[in-house]
Amino acid sequence: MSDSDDLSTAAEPGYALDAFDRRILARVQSDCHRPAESIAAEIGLSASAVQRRLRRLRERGVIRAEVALLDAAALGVGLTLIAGIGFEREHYAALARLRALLAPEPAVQQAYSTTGDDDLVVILRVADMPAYDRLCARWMAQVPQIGRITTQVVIEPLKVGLALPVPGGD
Amino acid sequence: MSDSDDLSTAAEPGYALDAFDRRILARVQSDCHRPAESIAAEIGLSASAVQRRLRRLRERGVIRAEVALLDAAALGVGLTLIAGIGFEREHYAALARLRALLAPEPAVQQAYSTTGDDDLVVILRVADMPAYDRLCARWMAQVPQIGRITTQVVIEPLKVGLALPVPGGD
DNA sequence: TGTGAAATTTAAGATAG
DNA sequence: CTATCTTAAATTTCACA
Repeated sequence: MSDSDDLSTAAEPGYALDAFDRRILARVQSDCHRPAESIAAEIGLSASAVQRRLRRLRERGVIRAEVALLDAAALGVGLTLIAGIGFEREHYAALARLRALLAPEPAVQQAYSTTGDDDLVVILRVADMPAYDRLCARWMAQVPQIGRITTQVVIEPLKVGLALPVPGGD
Repeated sequence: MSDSDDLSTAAEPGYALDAFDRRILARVQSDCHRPAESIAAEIGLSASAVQRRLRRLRERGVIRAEVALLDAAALGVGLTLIAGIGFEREHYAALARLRALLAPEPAVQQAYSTTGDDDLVVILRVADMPAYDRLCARWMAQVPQIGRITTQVVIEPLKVGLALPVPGGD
């Protein structure tokens, strides 16, 4: 129940978004509590049309979830870290094991499997460095084939969000 | 209006969250449309008490925003990239200029100022590589002091979310 | 904090352009 | 597909004890 955001729910293709959909999406992705009528007035549609579209967008999975964004400092997880993880070629199979380990971890905000220097890039939020140390120690213990973990400490999060660019959303 | 998530709104300290607050937060951060009564029943509180707490949490900035998470593929921004940006020591002042440039960029999902190999780590979503090329070209043109941009292409987003770990939230 | 009433919002259906 | 209107249900807001 803790983590809603694996990407298992992908929107079905085949249905294109029209300009109205995009304008609705641009609005709910910055505030999903706005009444349909308020959106309707802004984009020139009736409230029921907006509700109909919202329902369909949710059903199709275009809207994946509606969530509250919390203040990290208030929750005592003020430390953000970016970890680049690399595997040696001969242990590449162990990557799958680590992936399975990372996703359920509450401290893990995001995890990306990448090309380039790292095999995995992980963004995490913890209370302090000792907490991060404990995490790394656990991972290394459970997946000893990890080649290296390169950690960057975040000085300041300049922008933190998941709002996607919506082409005709203005 | 496009980007709600710079961190300008920090929750005021001085008010501690109690166990009820944390249990409420843990729930709304995975679904902010849940009726207060449903949450209330789960944590053993009345619906209006939950509403009152939600309002206070919003006012204090503990709840920073309530937003819809959209499907990247449906919006045609299926390509995720992680860019590490570095400056030479003598051009370090130009970093502030680039920071100001990055935040308003719709393609920029997150930007972190970091210690370590990179001065800046940026996660972005674009339609395709040419789109990314254009972005980089613009940045390099507007801030020529950029030393290097090391790009990692995301093969697969394993976990994408902003749900923070909530200590007593179960 | 809880209870209960009022106001708002959502949801669903029916009709028509 | 849309707008409008109607009805019902669900939810939030606000008074008060």
